[in-house]
Formats: sequence, structure tokens, C-alpha cells
Amino acid sequence: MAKVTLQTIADRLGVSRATVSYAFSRPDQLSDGLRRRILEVADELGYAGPNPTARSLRLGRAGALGLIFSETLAYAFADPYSIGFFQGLATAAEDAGVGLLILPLPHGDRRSDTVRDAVVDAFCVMSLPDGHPALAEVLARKLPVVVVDEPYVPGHPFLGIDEPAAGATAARHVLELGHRRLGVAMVGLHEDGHTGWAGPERQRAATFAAMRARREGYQRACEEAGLDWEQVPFYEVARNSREAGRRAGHALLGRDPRPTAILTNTDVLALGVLDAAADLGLKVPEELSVVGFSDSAAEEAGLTTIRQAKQEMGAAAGRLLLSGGTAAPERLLFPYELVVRASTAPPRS
Amino acid sequence: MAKVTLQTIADRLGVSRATVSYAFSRPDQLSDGLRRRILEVADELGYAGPNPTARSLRLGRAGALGLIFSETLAYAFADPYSIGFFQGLATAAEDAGVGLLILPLPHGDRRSDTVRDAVVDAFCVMSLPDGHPALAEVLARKLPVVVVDEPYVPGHPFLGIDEPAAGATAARHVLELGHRRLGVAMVGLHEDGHTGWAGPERQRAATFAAMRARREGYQRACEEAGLDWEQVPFYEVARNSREAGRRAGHALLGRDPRPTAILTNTDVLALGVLDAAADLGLKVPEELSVVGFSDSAAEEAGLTTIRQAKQEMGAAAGRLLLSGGTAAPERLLFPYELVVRASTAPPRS
DNA sequence: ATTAAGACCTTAATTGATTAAGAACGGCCC
DNA sequence: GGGCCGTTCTTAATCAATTAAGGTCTTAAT
Repeated sequence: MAKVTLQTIADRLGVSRATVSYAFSRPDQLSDGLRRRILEVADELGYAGPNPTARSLRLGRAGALGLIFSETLAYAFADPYSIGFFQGLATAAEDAGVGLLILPLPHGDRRSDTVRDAVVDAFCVMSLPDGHPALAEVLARKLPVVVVDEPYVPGHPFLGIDEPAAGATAARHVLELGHRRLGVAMVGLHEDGHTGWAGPERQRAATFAAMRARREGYQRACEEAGLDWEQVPFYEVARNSREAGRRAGHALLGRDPRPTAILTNTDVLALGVLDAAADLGLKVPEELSVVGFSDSAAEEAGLTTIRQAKQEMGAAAGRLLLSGGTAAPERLLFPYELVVRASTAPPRS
Repeated sequence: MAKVTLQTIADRLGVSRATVSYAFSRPDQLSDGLRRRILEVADELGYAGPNPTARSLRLGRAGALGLIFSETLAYAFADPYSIGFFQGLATAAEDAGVGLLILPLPHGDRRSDTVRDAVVDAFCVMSLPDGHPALAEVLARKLPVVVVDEPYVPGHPFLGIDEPAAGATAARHVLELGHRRLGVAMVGLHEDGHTGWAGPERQRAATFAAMRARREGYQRACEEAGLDWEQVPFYEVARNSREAGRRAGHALLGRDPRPTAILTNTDVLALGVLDAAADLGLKVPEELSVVGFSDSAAEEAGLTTIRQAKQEMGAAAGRLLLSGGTAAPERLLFPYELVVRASTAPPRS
């Protein structure tokens, strides 16, 4: 069966290609009888309908939004914060009747042309580390772009929260409860897969801008409270998993003196820290306070965290991209909120 | 700034369009000097690179896999089972360097042409109710298609589990523990948004084939054990949420005599039933046994469930679609497994 | 009878690329 | 100097549609 196009049908009926096109896309331009006959023949020949690619080319619109995410897709789908954002974005796409093209980025050195070849009308870039090659590829496409969380790209709308302020809020919470011995567990600072202690230089050199800024907030709050940041144990993990959190928890809780409060930059990590505390028989919050981030998996575990409007951010990103990019603000900062639950309390004196 | 195409650059340099094309796609066809000049001018003019749509048209491939899902996208992203499947599918797409185009289906009566206009090479259809119009639209595209879970479409590969057998396995588990008073809570049977008791006729009329079959498994096992299915209270909910599960739990546990075991067709629902049990002060598993399904959110809650190889299914679906559809088996049934945890036990005598 | 207005269909330009085949030219060898 | 080969670029067909503008008829009004 050779390919069936508009022309095939036109030839078969002795009419012009344009006529057949009208039969599909503009019924009012044709007599009912001819239209019926065209559709009949189309059906008979097994015509699959106007080729979307050709249509897309002619009409100059792709009908899809591209989504770029630094992690592997499997990972992105495993992260509650990302999922919340996807939901919002998907809702916006749904409302506009466009698809969401999720673009895998080559992991490792394998090169791929997914960004260059993506048939989309706009890009949403999320959580890319500084200098990631995909960003350059996206910008080269000269399509509307919004960036979420990181990195900041001058000239394109940015959606996120005031990271330093949010980080400081989380830290200040435990500091104001009276904690003086803090520990920090963070994921997603670097791309090198390192797990272990991280000193100040390494912390400052983080390639993920949002996490770097969040950490700066932690530090600022600590220093404002008179703590020496260099003395705050800082454990970095490579994967945002409960298991990694447990490992960080064990490392931090194994220190002498033991921290009485641990800050984490994701809820999933915080849950792992709670696991570690349980392993050691430490009571939370009596003997240990834990703060998460994003409020993505915190409620049931009674975790104190910073709540972010993930879905609203996704929806806003979608609307921004689909509105034709008119009058987009440079920086769209969303509200965040400290949610105090049962994982934090004053330290035992 | 008018649109910049290959031709613009060609004209500017006084070379042919083909030459410019070669500069981008086949460097070996050109002298280094000219190629450099072309790329320079391209950069200068702000050329965004060869138009992907035009390329796609010429090359006859879209570089994307279409994913059709009956629920709203926000919902799909909220369901752990779907997410597991997506992960697998995404991994396969990633390996092949193609994108994943997630297609929203119009909810309600709003019509949309997303399926007709989707620029994809193949479709993966998941969990569509019988007779859903989107299926016809997909089939009309005459592209490779695989269907996951439901509905079964003759002539196209089907991926899923042996639903009746899996359902029977779940039911048999509690029956063999000695339970005689069962209750069932199910979601995703009908599209009408109904929540409440469902009699046998309504159960059998479910439009989602997989869930219908799973229920048949429950019934078969019960009848084999000598129970009268008509006497088994059956509560149907419209949304797969913990809250809906709690509601179903309250309904079922409010019956006299109270069921000693409740079967649910998703883990999320089962968690809700556990909530209801907790509300009523019922001890699990001493006073109530609960069985989930899919092993998607069960581990931490200690839920007995049927484990499904969601990720493997996703990966298999992807590979099948990307392999050019050669020699695809008609029906690919995946293994499932009863995982017994702490939510089931013999009834108290 | 003339003219205007519709209805219905065709012509042809356009969307932005890819690529096989061919042409022009220089260099090399005999 | 002619034949041959290689390099480098051009020509032109092709992918599959959309749509403004124009051409025929038919019909109705003056």
C-alpha cells in the first residue's frame, strides 16, 4: 500500500488537491455531495487524514510545548516537586489544546539532536545546571522560552521563588526555636554525582543556581544568628531519594557533637533523615528537628517544610508560553510559606 | 526581523539553498572555508537552524512518541501506577533519542484536534474506556499503536496483565486466610463520575475493560469459595484518591455485618480504607484486612497488594513502538505477584 | 436580455527543508 | 593534450499540505 495523500484522492476523483483539502478542513467551501464522495474515497483508500507535519509546516505552528529537564525522565517522574509542576503545566497545555513534548536530554556524552529537532512552539526549561549545553540549544531555536527555578537567563521570563529568602526562612525557623547545632543535607548542587561532606568552596561552586541560592539563605540566617558557617556540617548527596537522605542523616547524626536540627533541601531527603533518626532511636522532634523543602511529600509524615506553589508555577509557565509571549515579566517570583508540623521543636536543654 | 530560512542565507552569500543545507547537515560536502562563512552569516542573521517541521516532513519521521491517556494530565501525573509506566516509557524514548508527546484529551464535550494534529511516529494508548472517541482518532492515523491495560484492540499489540487471574489472586488471598465477609472498593469502572454502591449489573457494565476484568476475577474467586457475590458489598468511587478511599472505607465498614476484609483495585484507595479503619479505631490486620493493587504506594504503609511490573511495561511499550512495529506479538501479558505485607491476616474468630 | 451575486471548484504560490544527479573545474598521469 | 578522478557546488524534484485569488456556471433580480 503506497502512501495515500490528498493528491491520491484528488487524482482518483478527477478533482484538484485543493478541493480535497477543503473537504477536510473547510466543509463550507464544497457541495455536500462532492464532499461526501471525497470522504468516501478517502476512507476507501485508507487515507490517514491531512498529514500533521505538512499542516504544521504550512500553518507555522507545532501545537506542542517542549519541556526540558536536566534529569533523566525516569527521575523527573519520580520527584514529587517536578510532578506537581508538570501537573500545572499539563493543565495549561490541556486548556490550550496543545501537547506537551517531553524531551529527553542525552545522559553522559551521547549526543542527540532532540532539542534541535523538536517540533514545538515554545520551550519550558526546568532545573538546568549552569552552562548545560541544552540551554544553548534551546536558545538557538529562537522560540519563546521560560525558565523555571534555574538557571536565570537574562531576557527570558524566569519563574521561581526567592531562594535565598526561602532558605533563610527554613534556617531561621530552627534557629529561633533555639537550635545552635545545625546540620545540612542537600541534593542537586553538582552534576558530578558526589556524595559526602562538602566544604564551603564546593558549596559555593554548585552549578545548580537555585540550590546554590537556597544554601546561601541557610548560611546567611546562620551567620545572622551568630553561628560560624564553617562549623556547620554539610552533607551532599547525588540522588534525591529517601535512601540517600538516610545516608546523609547517618553521616550528620554520627558527628560529635550531634546536630539537634537538620535542614534538607527536599522533603524526600528529609524523610530519609527521619529514617536515620529512627534507626538511631532518636525521637523527633524531641531529640532532633528536621526541616524539608517544597511540601511535596511532607504532610503525612508531619514534616515541617517550605511550601511552594508548584502547580501554580506550572500553570503560569504554560500560560506564559501559550499567550504568545506578549508582555512577559522578567522575573516571576512565587510565594512560599513555612509550614510548621511535628518534625521541629525547641532543642532539649 | 523577517523569518530567516536557508534561502535567506543562500541569497546573502550568492550560493544555492542546497549548499547552505549541506553546511548544516553534511559538512563533508563542502569546503571548509565556505562552510565557515555560511555558519557565520547564519549566526549574523539570527538563523535558528533548519526548521524541524520542514525536516520532519522531508525525512518522514517525527521523532516523537504520542501518549494518550484518558484522564486529565494532572490526574495521570498524580497516579503512582501511571507514573511508573511513564518512567519505563520515558526510558525507552530516551534511549532512542525521541521525545514523548503527551496528548491531553478534551475533557467533557470540548472538541479538540490534538490526536489528529499530533506530530508523532507512533501512539501508546493507555487506559481508555471502551468506545472512547480518541481511540478511533488514533486508529485513523494508521500509525503503529500499542494499547496498555485497556481497551483491547484487535490487530494491535496489547500490554497488560491477566486481569481476571490477578483479581482472583487478590481475592483468594483473603479467602484462604479464612475471611467470609468481604467488601470491595473500586475506582475507574465508569466515566460517569458516580460514587456509591454498585449492583452487579452496573459492575458488569463497566466501560474500562481492565477494571471490569479485574472485578470478574474477584467475583470468580468468591464464587469458587462458595460466597454469594450478590451479598458482597461493592462501593464504587469516581476518583483515585486517598480521600475517596476513606469514603469508600466508611461506607463499607458501616455495614452490618461489617466486612472483615476489603479488596481495592488501587493502592491509593487502600490507603484511604486504612484511614477509615483508623478513624473507626479498627486494628489492621487484626480486625480488618485490606488488599491494594499495583504496589505503587504500598510498601511504606505495609500494604498487601498485587505487584505489577509497571516500568517494564512502559519500557516494553516504548521498544515495541520504536522498533518499527516489526513482529509485535498480539498480547503481551506481564507477570504480577501477590505481595503479602502487614495489612492482611486471618479474621478474628 | 443584462447584470450581479453566489456557489463551487481550480490554479498556483507558499511553507522550509533534503538529496540524488549533474556540472564545472583543477590536478595528475601517461 | 586527453582522459580520469575528486572536490565543490548547483539544479531540480520531493515531502504533503493550505489558501488567496480567479474562473465557470447557475440563479435571481431589474
